[in-house]
Amino acid sequence: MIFSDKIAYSDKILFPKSGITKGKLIAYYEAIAADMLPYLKDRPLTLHRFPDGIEKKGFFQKNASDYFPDWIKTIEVKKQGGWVNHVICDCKETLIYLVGQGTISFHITLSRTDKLDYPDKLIFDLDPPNGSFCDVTKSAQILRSLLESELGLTSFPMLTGSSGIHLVVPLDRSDNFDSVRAFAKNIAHYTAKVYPEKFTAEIRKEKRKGRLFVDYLRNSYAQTAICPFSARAFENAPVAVPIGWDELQNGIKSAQAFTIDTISNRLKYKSNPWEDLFRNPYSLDGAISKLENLSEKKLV
DNA sequence: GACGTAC
DNA sequence: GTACGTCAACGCTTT
DNA sequence: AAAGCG
Ligand SMILES: [Mn+2]
Ligand SMILES: [Mn+2]
Repeated sequence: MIFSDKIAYSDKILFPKSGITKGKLIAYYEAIAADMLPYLKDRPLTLHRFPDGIEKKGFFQKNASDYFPDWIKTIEVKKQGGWVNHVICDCKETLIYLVGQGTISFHITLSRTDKLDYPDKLIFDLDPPNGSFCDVTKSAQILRSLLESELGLTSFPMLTGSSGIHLVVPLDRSDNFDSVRAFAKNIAHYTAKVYPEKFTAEIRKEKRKGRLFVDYLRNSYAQTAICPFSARAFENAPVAVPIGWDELQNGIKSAQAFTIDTISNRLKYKSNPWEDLFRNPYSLDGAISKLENLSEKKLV
């Protein structure tokens, strides 16, 4: 079934240097929809639109436009001093319609619509200072090991398609955003304390001094992270890809290792590395006290 | 990208 | 009819 | 209160 029959400007080039048109992007999302929709379907959506291509200024969009067709599902989400009417993308038709709007990237909340104050994911967003992906992989392994061995938390990595990596820890939705963020913040500062030349938790760029920023702030109400399999607004249209730890240690050399052209081949021979993501979701109770003990030991 | 308004 | 301007996020931290 | 940041 083709849903792209009413799309305006399918031949418009959105990625000038790689020559990718809106039609090509639609073909990608048509093909990836079945893999992507499970991550999109029950979360408020934020669009990153580039109707005039990636070389022109794009914009984020949270509110559904007035003119969006009425078959597109939306949800009212409370914000400071008001409400935001987010799209819920729960089917291929909606996904393709939004690409038709010039959407290149899809960003999702860390909580689901039925319990918005309680995230089902904790995300460590590792933002490298200047490319150097090798540093990111090593740092990701260090953080993984801290979470796994010291705190008993299994994490799942994703190439963001931009420059960094996300480490995702599944949660059982017993901790609210403020608790989860406080925990993530403590870990970020702990890594910066133990590896002062490698990690930083500094929000201000000028204070990072070439170190990897452990961004714990994604873990906040109504804040977002790139959706698995979303394309990104960079030449060649790289995509966000869940990966296995073995792959990260071995072959992968870039956060943009896969594009809308190469991802399909990978999916053919690689089973889902995130198969067990929600098999064992955590409450953070145990990990919080373990981290307190760990931090005390380090302080003495 | 869609829409309203000016010419 | 065409051209052009306008609009399309938000929460947390730091200063 | 405003700027920086993602
Ligand atoms: Mn990032
Ligand atoms: Mn335009």
